[in-house]
Amino acid sequence: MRLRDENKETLIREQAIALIVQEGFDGLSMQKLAKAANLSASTIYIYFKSREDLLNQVYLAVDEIFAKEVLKNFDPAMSFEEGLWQQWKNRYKYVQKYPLHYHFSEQFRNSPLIKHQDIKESPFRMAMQQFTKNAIQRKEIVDLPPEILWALAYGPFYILIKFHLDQSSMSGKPFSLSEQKMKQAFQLVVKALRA
Amino acid sequence: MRLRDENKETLIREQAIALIVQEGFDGLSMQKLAKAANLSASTIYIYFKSREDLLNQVYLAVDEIFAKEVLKNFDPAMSFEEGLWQQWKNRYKYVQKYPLHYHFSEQFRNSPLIKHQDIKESPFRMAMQQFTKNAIQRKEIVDLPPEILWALAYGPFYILIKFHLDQSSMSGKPFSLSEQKMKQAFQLVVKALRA
DNA sequence: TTTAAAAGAACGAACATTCGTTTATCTTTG
DNA sequence: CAAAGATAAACGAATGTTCGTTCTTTTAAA
Repeated sequence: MRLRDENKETLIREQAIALIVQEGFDGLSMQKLAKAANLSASTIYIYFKSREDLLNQVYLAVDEIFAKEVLKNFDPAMSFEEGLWQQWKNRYKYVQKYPLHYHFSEQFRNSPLIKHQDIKESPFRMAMQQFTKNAIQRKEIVDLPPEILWALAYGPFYILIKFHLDQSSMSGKPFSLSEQKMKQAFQLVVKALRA
Repeated sequence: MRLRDENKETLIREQAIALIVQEGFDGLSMQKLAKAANLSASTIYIYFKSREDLLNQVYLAVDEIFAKEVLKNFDPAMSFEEGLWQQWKNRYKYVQKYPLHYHFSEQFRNSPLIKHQDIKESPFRMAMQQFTKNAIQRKEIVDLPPEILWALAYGPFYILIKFHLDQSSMSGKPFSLSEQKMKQAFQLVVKALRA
């Protein structure tokens, strides 16, 4: 009996991400993917039962890595300012470390392929809920519906990330994010939310 | 000579949007589109010279409507608080009036199909630049790089829109946006940006 | 230690569809 | 009648998936 090569599954996933980021979902054909991963198209079907299954598994794997990276050096017991800053830094590092993953996620999340059902009780979500609950109880920040709090806490960050990755710019010069500029935006967010 | 039916061009565009929102870019085939618009596939090629051209024209048309809607009752000479609030309201109304357009835009913008080159000097962009410039000169708001200002001014709004459209939720109950909740978030943004 | 059966991995070829696009023909209208 | 709109039919290429077969490795009997 021949052993299943776990690396191969990862290889297929990563090549799929690369193809999708380069050419969009149209661009991901099983044959192109096979060529990119240096396999026969039929081999892919040993690891994934269909194209749709492949896409879902890719998204799941990407999301798992994200959740792990973003919880590094984070503790729900942290003060709001310290904890939120850690979140911003972790997310910034994640985007730098896995830019293809991020692009893929954004594409997938905005496509109809995503299934909105599973609001699973992930440790990640739990940690976040505890974190904001603590901050409100300690009266570090104003008491707000969680969605509004989240919008204020992360909205500006993700716009900056978009500017950064697109190299896009308001007004002439290309925009590049730095920890300093991030801090500047962060301080304003804290100012908005402070009780 | 037979006259070109302008409505047909619009019909094709709108059906394309509907198909893409439902099924993603994979789902938009010329034959499906023809069926949906009740024409022959070859007829589409009278109005658009290729699939790619069609997609670009759809995006352009969508963007034009957006720019028009979002400038309603807006004047760059307005005070920052009044003007930004008008922007939020306009964008909220736009999303409610053209939800398919919005979904399409989000998909297109996050896909590789978008061409990042044209940072054209649209009247829309000009108005926005003048608006923020005024606000800073009048010392209504803190002096910031335009990207950071933009991130603070619109980031929270778009997160709320996403929650709203996805019916998604932090914590149990589905989230639905209202002008009141929007105002609550808006006041916090103003607090952050006020000089 | 040698050998060969077992079993899953891997593959190339082929499947029926569907793809985007073109062409040749017909229809409508100025 | 002329010119442009509209179409059905057809094009080769590409799609996702399956099939029968071959390779590769493990296992255990000889």
